[in-house]
Amino acid sequence: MPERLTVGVAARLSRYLQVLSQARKMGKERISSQEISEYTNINATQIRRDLSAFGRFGKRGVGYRTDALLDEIRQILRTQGQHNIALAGAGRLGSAIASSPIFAEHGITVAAILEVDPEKIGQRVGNLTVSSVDDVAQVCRERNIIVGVIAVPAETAQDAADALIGAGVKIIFNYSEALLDVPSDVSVHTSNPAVDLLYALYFHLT
Amino acid sequence: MPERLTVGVAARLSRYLQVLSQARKMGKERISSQEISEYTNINATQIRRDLSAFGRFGKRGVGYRTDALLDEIRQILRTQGQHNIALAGAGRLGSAIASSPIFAEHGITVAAILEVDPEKIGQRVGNLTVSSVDDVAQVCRERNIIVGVIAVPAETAQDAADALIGAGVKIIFNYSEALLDVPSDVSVHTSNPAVDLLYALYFHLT
DNA sequence: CAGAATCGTGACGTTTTGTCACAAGCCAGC
DNA sequence: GCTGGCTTGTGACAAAACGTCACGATTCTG
Repeated sequence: MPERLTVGVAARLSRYLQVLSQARKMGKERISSQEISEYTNINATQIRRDLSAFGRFGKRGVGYRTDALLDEIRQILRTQGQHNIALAGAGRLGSAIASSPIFAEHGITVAAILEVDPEKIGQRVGNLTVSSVDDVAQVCRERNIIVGVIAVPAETAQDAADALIGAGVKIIFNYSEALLDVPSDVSVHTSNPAVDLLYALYFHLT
Repeated sequence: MPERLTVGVAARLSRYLQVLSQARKMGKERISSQEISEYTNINATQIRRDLSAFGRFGKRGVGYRTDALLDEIRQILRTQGQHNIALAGAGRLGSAIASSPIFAEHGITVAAILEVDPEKIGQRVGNLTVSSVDDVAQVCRERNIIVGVIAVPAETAQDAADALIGAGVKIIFNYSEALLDVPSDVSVHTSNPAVDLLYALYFHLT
């Protein structure tokens, strides 16, 4: 059992996690490495090797129990508990994120929504009330929140990032087009669907 | 110059594309491999090596011209032109995608929005009118659309996928939690922010 | 013109991944 | 209970990708 996962292994395990949670939702109780391979485009032997590095989770001739494997991978990634995050932006994207079941399914709860527009503060989104910057900072500290999601336009993204960082956030998921300047102890994960699309397109065209 | 990019190289080039487009937006005219490295966490030597495999784009002692490098990478990825895509789902997430400038900035246009809810058909989202399944199929064929984005709840995701595939779509970006069954000539790219978050969390906690 | 910065690139070791092969174990059907 | 078909777990090895150091060449600044 490795001491610390390499980037590649952790990335693949996340991918398994994703497929397994989808598979469980579809009612699949068992799944084989071959099936996971088809959904992830990761070599089946590699999948078995990745998993067997942490224990014997499968049954020969049968495959893996979806539920059990999900738990095992969560344990390996040490992300079993409940996680609270803060969300900046109560616009269309922000509301979509706040009301999506996708986070709850993985034990992630949006615990605070931050917005600068005074008209939006106080409104309800999902089962949360939109807060001002000050309130968010308090909630983050109280509940020890270290993950923030930025779903505001590029113009105000840096402000949102600064506010979150001021509240103690160390990991930022940036859904804006802005390039964020952050202290070195904060990591930024920017997601850009358009670029992902161009990437996929390249492989389709060649 | 390689005949065909490997997955790793193409993935890194997309990452550069993302950072460069952000940097250009921030008014940065020039950027060094070191700076790109800080934003992407990819080794600076590797970045220079990746780029120099296709030409000498930089100036020694200076760095790269943001604009020029953007164009070069677009050319390498063969994604310079205009691309039309179809979108399934006119809810919160769908509207957010349709109105986001992020696609337009990379030459991607949402050319049709598909929705099953009869109440939503005919409504305007951004500068598009929500269409029924039949109309989308026609638009896709006319404009040769091969990319579809699914932004509907998990329950109707498979239906949306079937509709898009019926209209000729070959690449699907799935923002639902459903596991999609598709013919082998269609590729599915599922995005799951929650899993990405757990992945990032692992590296923060260790 | 000196000095600092940065690219382009060779060289080399390390790590990661892909692939084949196959024994061991499990289940279904008969 | 036995046979045949799956599927896992794992060894072995080749191939590919990556990280790193080094360093000449080039460009800008002052």
